[in-house]
Amino acid sequence: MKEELEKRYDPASFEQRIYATWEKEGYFTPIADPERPKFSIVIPPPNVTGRLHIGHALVNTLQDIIVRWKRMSGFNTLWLPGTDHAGIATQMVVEKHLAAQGISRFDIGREAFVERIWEWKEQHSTEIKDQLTRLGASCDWSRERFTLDEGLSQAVRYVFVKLYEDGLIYRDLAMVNWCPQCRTAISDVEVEFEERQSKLYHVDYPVDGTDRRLTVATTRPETMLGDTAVAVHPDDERYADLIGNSIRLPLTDRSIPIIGDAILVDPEFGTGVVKVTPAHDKNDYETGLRHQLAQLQVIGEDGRMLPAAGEAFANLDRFEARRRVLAMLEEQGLLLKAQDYTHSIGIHGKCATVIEPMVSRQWFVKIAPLAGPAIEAVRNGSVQITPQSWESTYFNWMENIHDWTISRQLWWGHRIPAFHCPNGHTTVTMDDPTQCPQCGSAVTQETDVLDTWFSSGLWPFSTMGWPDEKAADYETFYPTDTLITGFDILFFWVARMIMMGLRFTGKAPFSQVFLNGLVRDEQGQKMSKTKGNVIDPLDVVNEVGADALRFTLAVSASGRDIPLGKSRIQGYSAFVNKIWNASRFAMMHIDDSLKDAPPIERDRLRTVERWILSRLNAVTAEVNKQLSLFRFDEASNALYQFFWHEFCDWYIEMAKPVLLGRSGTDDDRKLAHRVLLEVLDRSLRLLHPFMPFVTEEIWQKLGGVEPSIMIAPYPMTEKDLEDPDAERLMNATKAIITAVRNARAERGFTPKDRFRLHVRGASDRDSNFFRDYAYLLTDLARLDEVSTEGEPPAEAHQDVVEGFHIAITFPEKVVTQEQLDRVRREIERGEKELAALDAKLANEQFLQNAPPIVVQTAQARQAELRTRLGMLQQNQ
RNA sequence: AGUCCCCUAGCUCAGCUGGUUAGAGCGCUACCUUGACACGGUAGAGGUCAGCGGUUCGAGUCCGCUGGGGACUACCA
Repeated sequence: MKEELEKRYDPASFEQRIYATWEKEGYFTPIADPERPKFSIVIPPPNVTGRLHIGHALVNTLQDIIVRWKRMSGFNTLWLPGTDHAGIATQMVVEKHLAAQGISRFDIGREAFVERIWEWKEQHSTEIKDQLTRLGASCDWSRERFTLDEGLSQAVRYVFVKLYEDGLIYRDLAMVNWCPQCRTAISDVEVEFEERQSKLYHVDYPVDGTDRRLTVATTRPETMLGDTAVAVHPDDERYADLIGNSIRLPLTDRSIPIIGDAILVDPEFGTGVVKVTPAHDKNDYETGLRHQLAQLQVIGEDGRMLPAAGEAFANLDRFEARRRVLAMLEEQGLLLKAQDYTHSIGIHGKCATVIEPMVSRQWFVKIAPLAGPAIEAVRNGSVQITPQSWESTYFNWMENIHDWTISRQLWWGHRIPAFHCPNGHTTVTMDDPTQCPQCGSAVTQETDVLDTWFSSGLWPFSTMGWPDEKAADYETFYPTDTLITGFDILFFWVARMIMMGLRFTGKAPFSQVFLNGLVRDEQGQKMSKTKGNVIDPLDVVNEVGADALRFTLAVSASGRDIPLGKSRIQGYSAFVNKIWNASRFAMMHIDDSLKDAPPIERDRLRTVERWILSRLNAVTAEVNKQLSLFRFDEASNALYQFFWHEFCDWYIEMAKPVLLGRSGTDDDRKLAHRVLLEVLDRSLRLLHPFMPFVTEEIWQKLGGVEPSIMIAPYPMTEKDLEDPDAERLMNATKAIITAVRNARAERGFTPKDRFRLHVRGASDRDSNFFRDYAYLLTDLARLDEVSTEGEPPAEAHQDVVEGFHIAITFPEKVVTQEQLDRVRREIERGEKELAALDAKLANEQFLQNAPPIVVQTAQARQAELRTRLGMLQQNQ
């Protein structure tokens, strides 16, 4: 039956208890029901590197909102959780951890090191689950996956073998992005570009057999030790005659050719002479191929100079070598100048080390055959990206995509299933070969592992039992419906999933993608530890509860970046508090539980009740619509406005006289109780996806048929509840009350002072409304009498609002200068508006072209304004 | 360099396919401890919608240009 709520809203007292109940009851697990349509979504697997940050809180809150909404809306709903092994990132974290104990991974060896990472992983995936739990994420934990799980690893191997057999995976010697810190190759998307202040050095190279010199311009003088040519533009008059000659490379004993190359050289830039280092620069590498130049590697995998760089430089760090080279050039008078130069350089996003382009034997995915269908899928709408503006970014990238470097020289990850024999044969099969199938000799497995994103690219189907196409989850839940993730992994992850999904399952892995923005601080700054403006989601949950955090994130999420500050969170935690208190009030008057409540008899309802139900119906429509558009901000804001400013501020206040027995009959009271219960019930259900805990805590006390609000049906619109006439009358009521309060405050009266009000509507019916519902006005506008008959007293303050003439009789005419000024300003504003309206309505073009409703509105406004201005002047 | 986004109240933002008196939250001012809530209530101040030009009967909304800010991609000897 009826239960009381605690006086104080204290989220900590119930949130964790409620989550445990949900999980225990199995509400997160989809119920196999062929009658229900399915809805599925996979979590963007967080890295097992550490704690979740506010961005995770955002993306998972948004997913949970959609998931809870769909589940309540009758879908057989799966939200599949899990974590990503995050190759480099995790390996780095654990290495750092070990380094603190003075251990390097090489000390303990690959096997022991990987074992350490597994320990780390166990610990952190538990922590991640705990954090998601605190947020209220309704993930089906019975299906939790990890990218290195047995099943997922099988999928990875299957895909690798298949792509290899299809000729889409190949191994080759090529220019790659090398990170000397992590000592591994990385893919193009992992390289971030940073603008840096640098120098453009002009260095003289003496031409052999003459006393001429060519001046090259370079930002990386240390790579000159690996130069194997100097290039000029073939049409450049200054140097064309030198093509074919050779040059003495300073600091070395080598002579290198002068070549003409129109692709590499822009005669306008620098000196028009380019040094060519095919082993350490992407463009030089290609130039080298065009001219069959030697590739002389002078920088090693650790970023130190190799013996080939010469005795003076061997073993120096590349930046140290740069200083040494410059000093020696200076000594020899070959360094002409060093001009300031700002350019962007490639940085490894994970460790901030400057990338060293290097020629290396690596594994690649031939991407064009995969990209084509993925472009088409977005173009033809089988995958929709929201906000839509990201589509052009997607196309732009996909159309210019390069082959994907997938091998990593790491220990943590899926080891590449390729086996080599001493005779140079490579075997790639589903099962490990015991000997080389071609020559019978012993084989050893490739030591490299795969790029983390190779396995995450399969996530929507590898988590569901694929490649077994008969796996129950795969059959039921694949393809998934919605993907919610940050825009920062559009290329890393989203694009790869689309490519892999289409290639291997023949279907796009999801039909809708919502890309959320970055969470920033309230000044719009990126959150970072160094700036100290980081908000830890768990701190917020501990302080104000998960519901307030979730609602704040939702109401801020329009698809753009989100400025999140303490004050904003505080503001919305006030809303949760408001819900709590309004519910407490309602529950003091509700006498039936939801289960026992009789159906509402529509035709016995008073206008006020019909009005609030009509508004509730409108907000129900709005929330459902906005959620389907991923407008979390609009959906949550509509609920906020309705619950606080319509339900609490107006409906509850209007119901009080009846509820408290000051007005109306017992029947009226019973109906008000019933409607209060109805509105509260539906509001809580509408709010549940946004604030699951507080709505559950309150709803439990309302005694519903279902054991939990999270499996109760989500409200849908009902045509019967629409009532435009009730809305019109209540709008007028609200406007009249506001007008009276306004006049009261203007004249400096306090709420204790009471006046007489005369109201007259445009029709008898309207006037009679206030004869029947005078108590609404007397209570809320604090009046002692409301009359609807006869004429208003001449000395009364008169106004016209929403088509009703009102006249307030104040006990005495206290008029301040301030008030006079205000009225004068109001009249001036009105006159201006009226003049504009008059002009508009006198315009034949307007009358002809504007839709009739616009003209009518303008005419009505004109009429009301005229009357009103007259009254305001008379009030003076 | 290319693509995209943004510039609306002191701050952070909403304003959908052009049409009422341009809205919200926070902040600010005044009043109110009214039997759910001071994390409350009531009233109020505050905007030449970045600037210029165009289309239109009508532009915060569409188009162009300028200025300012941001994101991404590519290149940069």
